[in-house]
Amino acid sequence: MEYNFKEIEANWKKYWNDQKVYKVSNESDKPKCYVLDMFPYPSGAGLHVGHPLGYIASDIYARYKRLKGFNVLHPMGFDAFGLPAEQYAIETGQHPATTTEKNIARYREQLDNIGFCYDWDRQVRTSDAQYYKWTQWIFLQLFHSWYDQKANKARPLSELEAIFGKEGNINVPCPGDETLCFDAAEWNNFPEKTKRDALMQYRLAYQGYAQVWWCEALGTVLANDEVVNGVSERGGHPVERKNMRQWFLRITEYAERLISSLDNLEWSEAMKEMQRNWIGKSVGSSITFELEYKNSRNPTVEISSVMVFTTRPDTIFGVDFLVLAPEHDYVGFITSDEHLEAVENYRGYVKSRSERERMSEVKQITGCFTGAYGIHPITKKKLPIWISEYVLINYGFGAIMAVPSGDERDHAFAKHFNLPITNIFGENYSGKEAYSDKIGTLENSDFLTGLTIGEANKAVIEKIEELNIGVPKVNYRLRDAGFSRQRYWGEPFPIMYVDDIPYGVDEPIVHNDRHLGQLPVELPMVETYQPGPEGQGPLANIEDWVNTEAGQRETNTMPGYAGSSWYFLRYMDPHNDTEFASRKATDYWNQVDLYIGGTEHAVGHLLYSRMWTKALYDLGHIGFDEPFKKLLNQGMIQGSSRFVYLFNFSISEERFCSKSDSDGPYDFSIVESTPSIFISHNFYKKSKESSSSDDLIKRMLVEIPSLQKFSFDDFDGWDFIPKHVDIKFVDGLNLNIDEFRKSRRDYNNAEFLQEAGIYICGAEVEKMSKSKYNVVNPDDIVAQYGADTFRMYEMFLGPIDVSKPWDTKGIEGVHRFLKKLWRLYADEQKGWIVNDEPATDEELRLLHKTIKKIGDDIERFSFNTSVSQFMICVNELTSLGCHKRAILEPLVLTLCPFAPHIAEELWHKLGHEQSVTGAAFPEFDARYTTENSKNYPVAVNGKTRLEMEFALDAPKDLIEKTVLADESVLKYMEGKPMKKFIYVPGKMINVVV
RNA sequence: GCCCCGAUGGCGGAAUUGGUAGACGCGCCAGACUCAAAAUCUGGUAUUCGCAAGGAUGUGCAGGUUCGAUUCCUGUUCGGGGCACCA
Repeated sequence: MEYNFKEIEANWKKYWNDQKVYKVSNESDKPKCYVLDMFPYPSGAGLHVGHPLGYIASDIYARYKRLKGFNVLHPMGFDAFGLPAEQYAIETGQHPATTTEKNIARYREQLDNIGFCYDWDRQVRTSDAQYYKWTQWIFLQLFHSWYDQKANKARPLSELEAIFGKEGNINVPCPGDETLCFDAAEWNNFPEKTKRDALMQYRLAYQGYAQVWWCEALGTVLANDEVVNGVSERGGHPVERKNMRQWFLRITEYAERLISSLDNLEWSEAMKEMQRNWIGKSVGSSITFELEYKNSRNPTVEISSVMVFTTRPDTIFGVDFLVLAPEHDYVGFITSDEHLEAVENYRGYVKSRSERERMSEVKQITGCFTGAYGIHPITKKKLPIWISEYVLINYGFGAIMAVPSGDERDHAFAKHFNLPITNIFGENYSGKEAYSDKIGTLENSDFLTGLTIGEANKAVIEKIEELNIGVPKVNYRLRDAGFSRQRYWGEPFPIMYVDDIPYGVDEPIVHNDRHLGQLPVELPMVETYQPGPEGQGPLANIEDWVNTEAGQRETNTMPGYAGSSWYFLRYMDPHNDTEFASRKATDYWNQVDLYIGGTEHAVGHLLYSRMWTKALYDLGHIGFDEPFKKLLNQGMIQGSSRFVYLFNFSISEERFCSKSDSDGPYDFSIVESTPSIFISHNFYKKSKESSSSDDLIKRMLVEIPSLQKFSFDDFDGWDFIPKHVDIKFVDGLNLNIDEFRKSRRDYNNAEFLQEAGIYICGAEVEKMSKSKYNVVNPDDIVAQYGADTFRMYEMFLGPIDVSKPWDTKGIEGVHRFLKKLWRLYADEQKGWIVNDEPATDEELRLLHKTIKKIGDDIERFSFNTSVSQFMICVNELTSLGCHKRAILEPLVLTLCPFAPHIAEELWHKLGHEQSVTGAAFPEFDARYTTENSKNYPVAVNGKTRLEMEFALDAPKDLIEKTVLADESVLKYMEGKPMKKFIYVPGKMINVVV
């Protein structure tokens, strides 16, 4: 009776499937546990062994929790909308729905192969109309909402309209346009269009304008990373900035909540830190500077002051000039006549520069004086106003007060343009570089002189408020999220334009006797995926779809993160066609207890789904405002690449041409027909190490038959080129020369300089990718060793959250372990050998220690050490010759989360009718996990010298007496008197002399 | 430049609270079985001195705290990740 994993795994997979063992109910008395994987985008390449790492970890956790008596939701689905499918469609003409379907089928097959306990009945796909119906619905909730800063939550827009009707927007500052101001009477008299425009400035999903990269030659809009060095990545065509109407999510309204509620999440510090950095909170204050300017333009417009944001209000007396962003609205008004031309030129220059250029040329200092002045609010000093690209229009107010003695960039700017520098830091400021540390006292600073920077900050903020020239202000780096894509393969917006006003299709508007529509707004079929006119998406080409009786449809589609921002909610109630999920279901399953995925989603997906969750919570649709309570990041599994070293040479011109040579000149065809020659890794290493080994290599190369036509003296030069070799031709480091020769025509006759009859390849750890020929497909591993071995080996590689290289060789060890485990239950000749003899104390100790450790390890996600413990346990049971049911039955249950197939097989062989997946995880008995004596390490002066056995409850003085009486201890004490006797119960003993 | 994380044998890694560093596995070496190979099994395997017993050194590097440091502190080097004119 051998361990036939193929048969075992096929049988139980079918059984689990037929019996619907993994079906999860929303009705249960058990406590719930929600274990989620980041769902994959089904790419054409399929899964490699790196992908399932997190899935295996979550599967183990889910299975363990189920055995521990929880009702566990552990679903899987597909993030099925996205650019690669569309790109593929453009290239091949196949509809993305078709290729996506195909890819999903392949993913499903690969996932099933590994034996996950997903409830596939709950599968979601973001591209299903029944799914994106609710993505659209949530979008409309955001569209119909605004953020009440006083209540600190989202509220329905209808409530805002009621406020406007009563008191205008006096008490509700407009997040989209701070200058927007109207009273109740004005509001009530506004025409529909004006009202809708005003409301748009408040909506959580709103329309605005944004610059996109427009490529005339490709006729399309490009993403930032598709533009390289100012030209399109594909084709190298010129690109330009184009202002387009786009949808946005007002995520900035949630900045404070997104940053503060991070504290309560069990995420890695690194991940939280990334989100904090992204949100970029900085605390400071706004300060207003009166303006003094003169010019002959715009006599009707009166601008009297400009507002700046600073995190260092304490440096107010060090201000030497003001700088506005070149795009700042005021620039056109305040610039004096004589500086107008220079300013316009400078603004033109800035406009021409791409963001990439501005970023890569940070050190270059540019700017232009406007001829206008700001008045220092306290000293009343006149401060010149400059414009410069180092001030960003999107941050703060797009204007700063420059303190060259305290800020590096201001300092560099002042030096470059020869502006005076006021020193407010005394000796701390060297004159050479700015003093930006926040320790020390201020000087030359009026009423702040002598105060520390901390004290000054408080004092100056009070003063600023008293003088009414500024208020404390918090700024965030976070910007509103662009939510439009000019693409086909995404969710259509549930938006209809009537007289160019966008309405949600759920609004009770009737136009031409027709309602605007209903959800879902289905993605129409298209013939071609080419972009529409004017940078619009492909949908703009379908005229009958866009132009309806009721109005014009929006032709943008939603970005990839739309569907993934809420999918964890849909799993809770996936077939509901009246709600995105019932309140009962979301209340029951609540937050995701464990979420596993890669770090690459740190700021995209994870930030957006947090915002959506908070919005849905605010609007009363769900009962929690954070989606993922605990987050675990899986590390990457890197590929282990193999290299061969190709001999490369060139023949000198003379040899080709010389006719006088006795052998005659080389015929070019001889060179051409010379087969590829590869040298083994150690020769390559030697050739790299020193040129003195060249002779040695030469001597060996001349042995190669096809090189005997040449003389080394004829070579202009020669070297070796490392080339990736497909790992399927390599066993460990040994190249399978026959297979390698067959792989490519020009290698058919290749010759090899081998070491002791073997060609050794070079090795390097790199990212796993097709182009590096180092991809390992889980299907191959499962076919060779079985899913259980594969699952345990992935876990055995190391901690789940760190990156580590894949090494197919190592899997043998885990496979051997499972075979060894099997032999505890069944013998090749004798068959089933489990007996009912009572277990010994030693065996019970081992079992209970194992049960305890496995449980503890799973709870702290240390799966690699669990696998070690199983190995230790099986090794010891084997040497004890233990085949006892009392030990082996609980062991099966313990193993079940890791290796479910073999566990199920053994469980049934042990006589059970029901699936092991529904059994109970064994409880460990503390009687067997606590020892009553300990083999203490005994150290002299901290150096461990020997071991002595004592009972755990032995009194200290007895131990001291025994230790000091020991001959070898005395020897190590070298006759010196004892200074101190250290005894840590259960740990160690140390004698200090 | 700033922020975060890491560094332990030939390799992946273990040491959970400051208490016997190197568990477990791979690889390698030797042996058993075999005509042979594979598979399997047994033993060895941090470095170094030594025939051995035994000794010395050792967790990137330099210090510190402590009876005792892979673990805590300071500095530093290297590697990985994130952000980057953010006022």
